[in-house]
Order: sequence, then C-alpha cells, then structure tokens
Amino acid sequence: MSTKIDRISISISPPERFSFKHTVGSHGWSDLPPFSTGESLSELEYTFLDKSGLKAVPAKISIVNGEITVSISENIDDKIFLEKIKRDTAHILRLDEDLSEFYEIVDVEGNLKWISEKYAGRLLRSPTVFEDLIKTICTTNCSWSLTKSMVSNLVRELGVSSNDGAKAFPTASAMASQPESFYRESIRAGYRAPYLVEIAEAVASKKIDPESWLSPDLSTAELKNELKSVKGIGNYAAENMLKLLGRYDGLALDSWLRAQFYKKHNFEETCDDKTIRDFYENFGSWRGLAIWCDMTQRWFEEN
DNA sequence: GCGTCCAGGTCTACC
DNA sequence: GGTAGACCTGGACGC
Repeated sequence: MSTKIDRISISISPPERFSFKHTVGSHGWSDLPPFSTGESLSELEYTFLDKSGLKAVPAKISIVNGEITVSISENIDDKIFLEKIKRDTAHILRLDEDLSEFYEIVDVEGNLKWISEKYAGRLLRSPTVFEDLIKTICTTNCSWSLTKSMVSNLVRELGVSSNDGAKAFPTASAMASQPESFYRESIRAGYRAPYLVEIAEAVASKKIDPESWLSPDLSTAELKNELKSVKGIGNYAAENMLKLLGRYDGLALDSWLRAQFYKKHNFEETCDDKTIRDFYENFGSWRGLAIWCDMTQRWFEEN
C-alpha cells in the first residue's frame, strides 16, 4: 500500500453560511465519476481537466482548518490550470450562490427550518453544464444503478487519463467521435444512444453552447424551452437541469420524488402532481429547492 | 433458470 | 393538447 504525498494545496475561503457535508451529499452526483466520496462526506474527489482537454489531474477536496482545500498529489507548473481548478471547485460547490432569500423563507416554514440551520441547499454540480447535461440524460427512465453504470462506462471509455490512471469526464469532441453503436454496445445506453451522439456533436460543433445557459440573461421559461429542444430532455430532465443552473421554479418531479412525497406528506397514498405543486407554492421561485431538501432530509439524519 | 415488472422519462404518431 | 405505445437496461421478485 502506497501513501501519496500532496504536492499542491489550493485554499478557498467558504461563504459565511456553508456546509461541505450538505453540499457534497446534496444529491447523487457525488456518486457519479469522475466524482467519488467516502462514507462520511468529509472528502470529495474529482478528476479535473485542463482547458485544452488533454491533461487530467485527480484532486481531493475537503475542509482543513475551516478552509476549503484542494489537494493535488502531483506538481503542476501550469498556473492557468491551477486557477481553473480553483474556479471549477467554486462552481462545483456553488460558493457564489446567495441562498439568503431561500433561508429567510424556510425560517418561517417551521418544518424546513433545519435547512437554514444546517446551511443546506447548495446542490453539487459538475464543472461544466455539458457534463451535467449528459449525466441528466443518463438518469432518465432507469434505476440509479444503471445511471452509475452508464456514466462509469463513459468516463472509463472516453475520459482522458491522469498520470496515475484516474479518468476525467469526456469532452464533447471525444464523445462526438464515437458512433451510436458505441453508446449502445460499450456504454449500454440503449435508446439514449442517439441522444448522446446528437448532443455531443451539437456541442463539439458549437451548434449549442450549454455553458451559455449559466447566463442570467435568459428567462427561466426561455431556458426551459431551449433545454427541451435538446432531444432526450423532457420535462423532468429540463427542470433538473434548471436546478443545476441555479433556477428552482420547477419541481423536477420524477418517480422517486413523487414516491418520497407520498410517503412523507400524503400517508403513503398517491396523489396528482398539482397537489404536490400546491404544497410547495409558498416557496415561490425556490419551490424546486424546497421540495428537494424536504425529500432528502433523512439522508443527513442517517449520517 | 426463466419471465415479468419497473425504475430518478422521452419521443412520436395519432386522435 | 392529450394520450398510447415503443424504447434499452439490469436488478428484484415470484414461480
């Protein structure tokens, strides 16, 4: 067994109200490569890619003496890459997101006061919108284990390797270079295969620019329409993407979320979606974040 | 071992 | 605009 020595350490000051554990464990993304985490949620691993898409470097992100610390076990001379790792980490953990209005609202909604007390509500995301888009496609109409399998296959087959063999998330160009049959046979993506090819080709050829969706210029309705114009992105996937883009108007209801709501608020009886929407109406444009935190509260109680 | 169901849905054709 | 049916995979479950 070898012990790795951290050669580079990057420090980032967290915002005033920030919980590393609640951000890392906010949803399943931390379980999808190139993310990984330990049981305690005190450490997050990610393999970063430089701007050229040719160099990959694995890093461990944790809290050390109150500072967010990115530890890298190899020497990197490229200051631009180090700056990118710092920016990507801030993006992943949503350090720039202001949740104060959301916290004010949950403070007066008794049952959800824990959210502001625990500093929860920051949803972990990937460094790029492209990566989140591909992963979201892989969550549709399948079990979580199949989502993990598809994303793991993608990273293993098409990701750039670091010096010690860790793999980064594949670039749009790498994905666009593969035929539909590859996604069916090697990735086991089934009917999603043509969607993955179409998105990768559109991004690689700059026909669409997912990173531009982070801009606040588009209204949420316009953004949702643009998302739904992407093949494979329906209502659930569009609303899930909107959450990852920091817009929480939609509930992103899927079978799992509905089942959790029935269990927690409807005596395990099914109900229509309108009943669920009405339940979170008071949270206004934060309703999507409110339902997600409400339905995942027990994840943190069990930890 | 085999068949069926279903899971963190979407698309298309048809009415 | 609303709805039925097809679409992939793989784990769980009943037999």
